[in-house]
Amino acid sequence: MSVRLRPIQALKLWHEVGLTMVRRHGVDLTSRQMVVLLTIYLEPPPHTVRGLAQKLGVTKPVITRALDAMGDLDLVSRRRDPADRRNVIIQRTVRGALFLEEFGDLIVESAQVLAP
Amino acid sequence: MSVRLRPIQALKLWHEVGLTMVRRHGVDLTSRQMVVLLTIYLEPPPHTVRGLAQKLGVTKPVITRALDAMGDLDLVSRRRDPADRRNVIIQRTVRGALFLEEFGDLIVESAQVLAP
DNA sequence: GTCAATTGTTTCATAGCCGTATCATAATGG
DNA sequence: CCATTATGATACGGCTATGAAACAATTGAC
Repeated sequence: MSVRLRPIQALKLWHEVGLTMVRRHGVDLTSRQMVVLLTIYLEPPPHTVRGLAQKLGVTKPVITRALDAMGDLDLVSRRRDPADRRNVIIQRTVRGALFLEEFGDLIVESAQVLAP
Repeated sequence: MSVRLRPIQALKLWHEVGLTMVRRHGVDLTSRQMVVLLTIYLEPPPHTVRGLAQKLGVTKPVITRALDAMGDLDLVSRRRDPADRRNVIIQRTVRGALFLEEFGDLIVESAQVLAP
């Protein structure tokens, strides 16, 4: 099942969701941070700094700092890889899963309200 | 016609669109800037600094600076209102319209690729 | 054991955004 | 007129993000 969506509806959807997030004054992530978070939760593990940097086409410090910021918010966590201690394994958290669950619901609700 | 969309698809859609925008290394707007831009293009004019600030629930300087940034990118323009010269009327630009048109198309394309 | 390669982090200098408070300009009302 | 109100812009101090470069820790090859 593909999702039917026309450009104008798509823009209205982005508008509505963005408006809700801005007004909510809660967690405010950069677009890059958001992509990192979604990658961690939507794609199969393991996730490393290097892998995420390559996938997004950004430098490693960008990933490190995004993980710092989201770690402070308890949206992700980090562990050294026991097998190769140079690697850092990025893991999901309960709070991160909850945040994205609510975010997905917000999008769905916004989509349902879209004018015909 | 309402848009059918389930939470997991919604998150995948956000992921895909965000990934494309980050990789593109082009125009990189804040979430607030994006909401301002979409408001200007989707809602009926006239748009003022004060009106946008109220709608988004942010302070006026946030709007002024967002308009500065987007004005530098030629995504919006400003004119004094001849009737009441305290007001500033925010206007659309060709480049802004083109940018959002492409963005809408990107969302639609991403939606079509979503796995069932 | 030693040296090179790999990984993630930190440092550095720069740039941008934020909210509060203040400012300059313009309209309005007595 | 002159005081008051309204609008948008600016100054300020603080915080955060950025890329490039240097860094420490670890692994692997010889």
